[in-house]
Amino acid sequence: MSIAGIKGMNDILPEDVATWQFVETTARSVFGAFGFNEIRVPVVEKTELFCRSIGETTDIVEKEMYTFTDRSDNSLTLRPEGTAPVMRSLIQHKLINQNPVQKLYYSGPMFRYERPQKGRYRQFHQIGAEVVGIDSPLIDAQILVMLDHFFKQVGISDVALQINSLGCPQCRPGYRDALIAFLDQRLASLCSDCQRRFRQNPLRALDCKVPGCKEATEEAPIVLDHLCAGCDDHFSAVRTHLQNLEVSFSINPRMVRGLDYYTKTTFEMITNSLGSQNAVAAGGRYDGLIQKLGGPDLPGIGFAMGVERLVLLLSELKLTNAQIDLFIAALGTEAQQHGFKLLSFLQRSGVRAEMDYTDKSLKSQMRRADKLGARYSLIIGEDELTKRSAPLRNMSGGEQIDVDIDNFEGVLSTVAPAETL
RNA sequence: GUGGGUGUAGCUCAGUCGGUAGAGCACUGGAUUGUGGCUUCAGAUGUCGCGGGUUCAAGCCCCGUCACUCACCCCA
Repeated sequence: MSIAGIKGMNDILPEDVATWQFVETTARSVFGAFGFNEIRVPVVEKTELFCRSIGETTDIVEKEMYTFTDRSDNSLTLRPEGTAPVMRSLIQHKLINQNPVQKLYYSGPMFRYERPQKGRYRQFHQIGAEVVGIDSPLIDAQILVMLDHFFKQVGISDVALQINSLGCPQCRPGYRDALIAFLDQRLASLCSDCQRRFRQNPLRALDCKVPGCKEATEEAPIVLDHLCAGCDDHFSAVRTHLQNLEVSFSINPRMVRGLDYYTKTTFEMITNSLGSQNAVAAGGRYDGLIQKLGGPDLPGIGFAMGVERLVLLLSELKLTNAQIDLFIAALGTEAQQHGFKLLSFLQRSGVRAEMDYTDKSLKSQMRRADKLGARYSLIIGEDELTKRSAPLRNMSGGEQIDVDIDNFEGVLSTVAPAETL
């Protein structure tokens, strides 16, 4: 019995890697242009970090974390998200003292013990960005402009930006009470899930998919009507900036975020071509989080994108791995040895070169050259060895020229793509 | 954690009433002493997920189990 991988933890095979790299390099260049620097943090943290940041009563902390004790009896957890570790690092290294504005991005695997389904895995990858130290709505808008731009750069148009405001510690409790009072009146018409969580997380009822709940909450009070003056001004400034920059968005007052630390602006990039896991990027402001984690009282805002979901949206793109420059078809041991010398020289010179390491027929070697997408092929047999000259074939047109098989530099200069010279 | 669907060749899948395993693609070789793509001919390929049961006989029926997958829940 061979050993299989772990449920929900997928291999990313060579044929898919080009798409992943495309997403990653696009994110790097876009985030870089917006002034973000990469930070790399461990995938394991003390369990406490996530309990304090994400919230004790969230599903993530209650039942989805990969938590274990190490040999020293510390409780450790495989990170289920990236913001908390980045904030921990920022506090620990007092980065804010070096620069009062921190713009950071990260990329890497996250872990949640959930039942896998389309777009949802136990090990999944996020690329996220965070800004710490600025409470201006300009930054909220900048994050959204960057997100919008990233999707355009990567070529995904089947997404819609939704925004909302969750208020702050001044105005949210009042809204929460109003909502609970409202739901309490119609408890009977809510689904069992909503009944169960209605005291702990009443907001959930607002985006419940059960028709009965949708109906019952149609007239429910809306956060946006309960915002304090500060939050209201902030939210309208964000909207104005987005309009000025021609970023299209819609307001979804029923949008709920899964992590406790969000305040004020929250947002999601939604698609309808991914099945039920429709959020491809999401985030929001988290003004109290850093202080809660033992740092200074600094505002923050950020988001994370699900890389698997991005790749799924790009799957029809069918990017391929780089094609090779030259395939050397050698016939016979002696030719193979000479070919191998030339091959190694070219590879060391940075040219993508390949050959057949077994002694197959020329036909099959040419087939392989074609399959690898070689730009050129060089055919070395017995005649060529005695003449010290071999046909170099242009695989797209089919025309051939004879080249000196001892003049490695000469082969290199005709075969190398322009950019490597 | 709950529910549905699917497990047969490397891949996508067919397999009738239970009668000893098939196609396309891919692969290998030939047609072209030594030239890829297009065409054509030939060839190789199986723990029918696994374990048990019924039967003269099981890919097919029954029981169990595992894996994958979609959905609920939740979320990126």
